Amino acid sequence: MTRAQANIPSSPLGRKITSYMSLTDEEKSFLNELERNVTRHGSRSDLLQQGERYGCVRVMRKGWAIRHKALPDGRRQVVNFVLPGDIIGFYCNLFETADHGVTTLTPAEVANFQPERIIELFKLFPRLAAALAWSGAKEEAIIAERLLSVGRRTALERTAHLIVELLRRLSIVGLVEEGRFTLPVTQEILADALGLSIVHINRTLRRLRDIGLIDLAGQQITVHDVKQLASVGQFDELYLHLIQAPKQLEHALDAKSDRKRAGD
Amino acid sequence: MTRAQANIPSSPLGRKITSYMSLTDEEKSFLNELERNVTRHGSRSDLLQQGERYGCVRVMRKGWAIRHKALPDGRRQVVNFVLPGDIIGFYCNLFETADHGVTTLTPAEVANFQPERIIELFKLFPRLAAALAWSGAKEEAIIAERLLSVGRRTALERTAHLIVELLRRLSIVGLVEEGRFTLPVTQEILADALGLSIVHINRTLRRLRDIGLIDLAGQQITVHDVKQLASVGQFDELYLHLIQAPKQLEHALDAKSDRKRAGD
DNA sequence: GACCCCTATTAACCTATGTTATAGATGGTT
DNA sequence: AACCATCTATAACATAGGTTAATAGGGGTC
Repeated sequence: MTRAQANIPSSPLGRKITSYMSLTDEEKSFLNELERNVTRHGSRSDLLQQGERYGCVRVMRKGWAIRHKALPDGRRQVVNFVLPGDIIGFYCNLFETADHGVTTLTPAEVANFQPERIIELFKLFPRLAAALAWSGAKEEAIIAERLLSVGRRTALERTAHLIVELLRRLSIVGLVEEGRFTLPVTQEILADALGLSIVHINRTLRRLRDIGLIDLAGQQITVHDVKQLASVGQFDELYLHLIQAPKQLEHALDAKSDRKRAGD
Repeated sequence: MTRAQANIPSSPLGRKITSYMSLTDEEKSFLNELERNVTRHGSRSDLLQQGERYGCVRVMRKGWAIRHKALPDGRRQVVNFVLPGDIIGFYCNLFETADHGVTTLTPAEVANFQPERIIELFKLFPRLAAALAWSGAKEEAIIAERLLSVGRRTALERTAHLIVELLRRLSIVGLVEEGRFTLPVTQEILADALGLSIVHINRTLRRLRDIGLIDLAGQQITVHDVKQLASVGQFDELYLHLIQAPKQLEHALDAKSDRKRAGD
């Protein structure tokens, strides 16, 4: 069971979609071709700057990045973390200019394709389009949950929540081992993600360590008791379902899209 | 110029899309048919409860609603305001259960259709699908901007920002007259939208009144100087472009989707 | 017209978090 | 090994915004 099946596509995007929906060979090869053009970037490099024209649609193959928005005076909010396998602002590419920036946190490998391909994809592969729409909805759900965090959770709660969120998302792509994962993130970035000051994030992390919920060693973070951490962060199981792959999407697509509507 | 042209669809959704993209007759009649099933709801009624199974895809024809998320202990965050013409969580319907609730703030008229129709739409009308995708991206942009507000703007700034946002969005659907519009919202709801306490929202509104930026009379709010209010809220012009309808989407769709790709 | 519920308003007080400042780690570079 | 830039850590102090509580208005309804 550890080995990939023969037919699994090589693209991270394809692999991700395959985890909740079976793809035809045509769909797979379209996706593989989409991701053919791969670029490499150093740590802390801007893939997109706020106010810039959008270029390509990008898929993160390796590494981390952040999507962030800034105010004129420099205050900054990290909107979301881009993890391996994530699409970077899929639908945003329909916009003229970017309302946010994207910056790598680690050396990164990124697949690029032209936005026109999206429309092509919509015409040729409706099931893929729906799958990607689902993916986009998931991202919106994550952002909304972060809004709830920043608006209504205490510093301790929201920090705990974010750690659990990252743990879950990284688990799906196999980057967590025994509750331990790499967190290539400075405290400043955590602060900007959680709407806190850097000093207070430091205090809060210390408290989580003192309670014994987490261990930090360099960029390695270990979560000792996910259940308890999730409970501190009031991590919602519903929202968790969203992050993980729902089998029913496949059913919906297979059952509903391929049947000719009888009533009309 | 005040009269609608003959060919404009009667559905709010169709009218909204028409504002940035021309539709074929087939597309229009599909949209009109989508919105045939209209239901009416009282003020303060739940269209969707957090944790519930999704039912229909809904389009707001008349009235206001909020999308909100709650913590187990009752703390609540308003994620977004649903205004006339808005789709209520379009892509969310691909999920199994709702991670948020939707509640009307006024008597409302809502069009309902089955989520299967989305997939049908993806297959039959790729241009509509892309237009709706764009609409979804816009919503994500609004939520991300609110995250920036709640995370990094002061109470005064975020309140000013929200008022300008609502003003802009309502302008598009013709619900603002000389800087005045109806704000069918209690201070508790404003507080929940902005991550503030009800007392502090009250203080902040008072300050905005004292400065002379707004007038409140019952549910009528008047913005005297939008420019200045926008500047207090550090309202971003980029983000504004997103909210308003970009002509380039039409060009992208017309030019790119209808041309046979020569190279392949 | 008295009663109620809901919402707005304000004052007084409190606390979670921000700010400023300093020192110590860490890691890359010459 | 000395240097520099970043990052973490902590203390001391400041404040934006939260909490509690009390009052007042406004619109139903019996």
